[in-house]
Formats: sequence, structure tokens, C-alpha cells
Amino acid sequence: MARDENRERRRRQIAEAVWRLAAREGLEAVTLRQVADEAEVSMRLVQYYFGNRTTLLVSALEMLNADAEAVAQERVGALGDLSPPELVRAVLMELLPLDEDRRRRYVVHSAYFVRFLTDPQLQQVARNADPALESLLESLLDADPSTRSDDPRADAELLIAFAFGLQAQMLLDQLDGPHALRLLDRTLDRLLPESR
Amino acid sequence: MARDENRERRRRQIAEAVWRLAAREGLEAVTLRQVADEAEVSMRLVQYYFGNRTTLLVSALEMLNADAEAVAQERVGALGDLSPPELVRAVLMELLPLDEDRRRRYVVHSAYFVRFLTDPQLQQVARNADPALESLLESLLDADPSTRSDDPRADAELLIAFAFGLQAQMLLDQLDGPHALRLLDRTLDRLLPESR
DNA sequence: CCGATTTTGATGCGATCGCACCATAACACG
DNA sequence: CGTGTTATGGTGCGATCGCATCAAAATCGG
Repeated sequence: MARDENRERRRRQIAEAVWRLAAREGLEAVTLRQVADEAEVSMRLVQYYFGNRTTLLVSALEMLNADAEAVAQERVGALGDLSPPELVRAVLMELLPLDEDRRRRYVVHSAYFVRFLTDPQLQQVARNADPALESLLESLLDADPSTRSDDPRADAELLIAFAFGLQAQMLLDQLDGPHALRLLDRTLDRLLPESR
Repeated sequence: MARDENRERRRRQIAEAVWRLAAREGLEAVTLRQVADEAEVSMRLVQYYFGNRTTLLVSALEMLNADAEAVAQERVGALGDLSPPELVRAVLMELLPLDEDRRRRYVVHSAYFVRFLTDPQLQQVARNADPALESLLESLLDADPSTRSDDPRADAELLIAFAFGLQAQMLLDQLDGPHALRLLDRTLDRLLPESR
């Protein structure tokens, strides 16, 4: 039904306004009125589609995560057949803000971060995003015959933590894309010495 | 003069209230009235010591950083004479929320994070904190004869990014202290193979 | 010990917040 | 064709925000 598509487009239009505001000035700038202005709709419309501010924040985050996963799968898939080490690299690269799209997304994530720590509802949303990534990496490290890892799970966790660290440094402009990739490859070379 | 000591104690008392509020509910909860309540002083007093909200936020962050550096130097120094590799480990451990003090501090940092990206004033404060750490690590990696690093600077950057990643995962309760230390030691073993 | 300065308190103002209520198009469907 | 659901707009209310003003207590220097 075209009705639902319109509905979904509207919600997305408003959610994108939330993302822009959160990235630009933090969650406290995400007020019903500012979101309405940014999305160029009436405040009443924001209320209609999301009810109250809390569910607006939660929904916008859920949509951002769903978006991220779809884009990531498509981008990694578009690379064609990759060897496990190449896949590991591609997956980790997905966590780096290497284009404006991802940068904005991870800035938004960092705006939510503190809330993740205390708000049970948001904590739930945050937890749903990660473990799939970790087990994917673990299985890749386990499957790769050239890996000498005695503990694929530890190495998966380690690589994810490292990638998140690179992400933060890039957001702070203390690391640019090529530099971060150099550091990533440097640790991958140490981790998977025979396959690269 | 005792006057100045009192003054400094007052400022600290108020800044600590800012930290608690920011850690508990984010920067948007840091209002003049809430800070006053949390610090158990009048709102006017907060105004008196910090003027307006902006300088309150900036000053509280500066005090937090100064505090962190003092504590870190003392704690690392208290370990006595360490070999370079041991020092590297000690410095990196300082970045992990291994006690309540550090946890709260890094939660506060994450509350400020988004602002670091856009607010020039806060960006300045954030930038002042890091580079010393990096060059310290670099010189340690360079000085250590057992290090086979061909690029101490790259390895220093790499280790810092990794530590920040571990920090984030710990804050999210996706990694506990011992687990994070295991991952840290795992990468240090790979990085400094002969000295550990 | 007294005038000056520092420190603390109470209160008011304009702006903005989330949210609710009411009204009216637009469309769906029996 | 009429009726009920969906979609959009305008507006008012109580609470809270940052900040300023007025005022008094506490402390210090001569």
C-alpha cells in the first residue's frame, strides 16, 4: 500500500532531522520544535508519528542502526568474493567513519553513548547491534587456515575494540582515513602474518 | 591564604556535582539548579563561582582533566621503577576504567564527547589532554631495546586507539576488568614479544 | 572596630521545553 | 454517498531553563 510507504518516508524524514541535530549539537538539541524545523514539518506531525520525545529518540536510533546494517551488508557484499582475511579487513573498515555517511552515524552514536549506560531502553537497542559483528569476526578468524590465532574469540573482541578506538580518534580528527587504515593494516599484519 | 583554599574547595565541590550529574544523566541534566541541588549549595553560589553555564561546563572539564593527570602520575609513580614495557602497560591501564573513580571520569568524558566535535572551546580542552600521552608512549617504545618496532609512533597511536576502544567496551559493560587486561596483554605480547 | 570586599541567599523575567487539546483536510471503505 | 479513520495544523498550559537583580551576612584590612 502506498500509504505505508509514505508513512515510512515521513518517519525517515523526521528521523534524519534527529540525526542531524544530534550530530551537530547533541541530544539536548533534539527538541520537538527543533526537530520539526529541521525536518521542515510541523511540530504536531512529529508528535503524531512518534508520540513523545522518548520514543522519538529510541525510534530514531533504531532506524539508524537498521540503516547501518543494511548499508554495511550491501557494501561488503559488493566487494565480491573475499578471502577470510580480506573479509575481516572489510568488516572492520565498516566501523570507521570513512565517508560522511558513516561519520554522521557514529557521531550520532556517540551522542547517545552516555544514555546507553543508564537508560535501560536505549541499552537494549545498543546491545542488539554488536554481538552479530563479533561472532562473524570470530568465525572468520576461526575459519582462516592461515591464522595462527589460538583464541579467535579473544582476537575478535580485540579487533573490535581496536576498530572502535580508531573510530573515536577519527571522529576527533586526530586520525584521518589513510592513517587509520595504515594502523589497521599494521595490526592485521601482526595478527594474520601468513595471509597478507 | 586560607581564603583561596576555601575558594578552590568550593569550586571542586560544585565541579564534582557536575561530574556526577553528567555521568548519571548526560550534559543536559547539568542545569544550574540541578548542580546546585547536587552540590547542596544555592544556585546563586554556582553562578558566583562560575558565572554562566558554559564556563561551568568548561571549567568542570578542565578540573576533571587536571585531576586525572595528577592521579595517573601518582599511581604510575607509586609502582616504583619499571622497565619500559612495564611502563607501557601501566600507562595504558590508566586509560581503562578499572575503578569507580576512573569509570565515572570516562563516563563524563563520553558525555562531553559530541561537544568536542563541534564546540571550539571544548575541542581545545580535549586536545590539550592527549598528545603528552602519545609522545610518552612513543619514547618508551623507542627506548626499549627489546622492541622490534620499526615505527614507534605508529605503535603508540595504535596502542592508544586500542586502549580507548577497550575503555568504551568496558563502559558499556561488554568487557570486565580482567577480560580487558587479558586482551591488552595479548596485544602487548604480540607487540613486544621479547620483553614479556 | 569599622568600612570595604567577599560570599551567600531569595526572587523575578523572558524564553523554551514537552505535551495536550481542538479543529480540519484527505482518504478508505461499507 | 456518507462515515469513520488517517493525516496535518494551530495554540495554550504548566514547568523549567539561564540569567539578572536586589539584599544581607560573613570576612578581612586599616
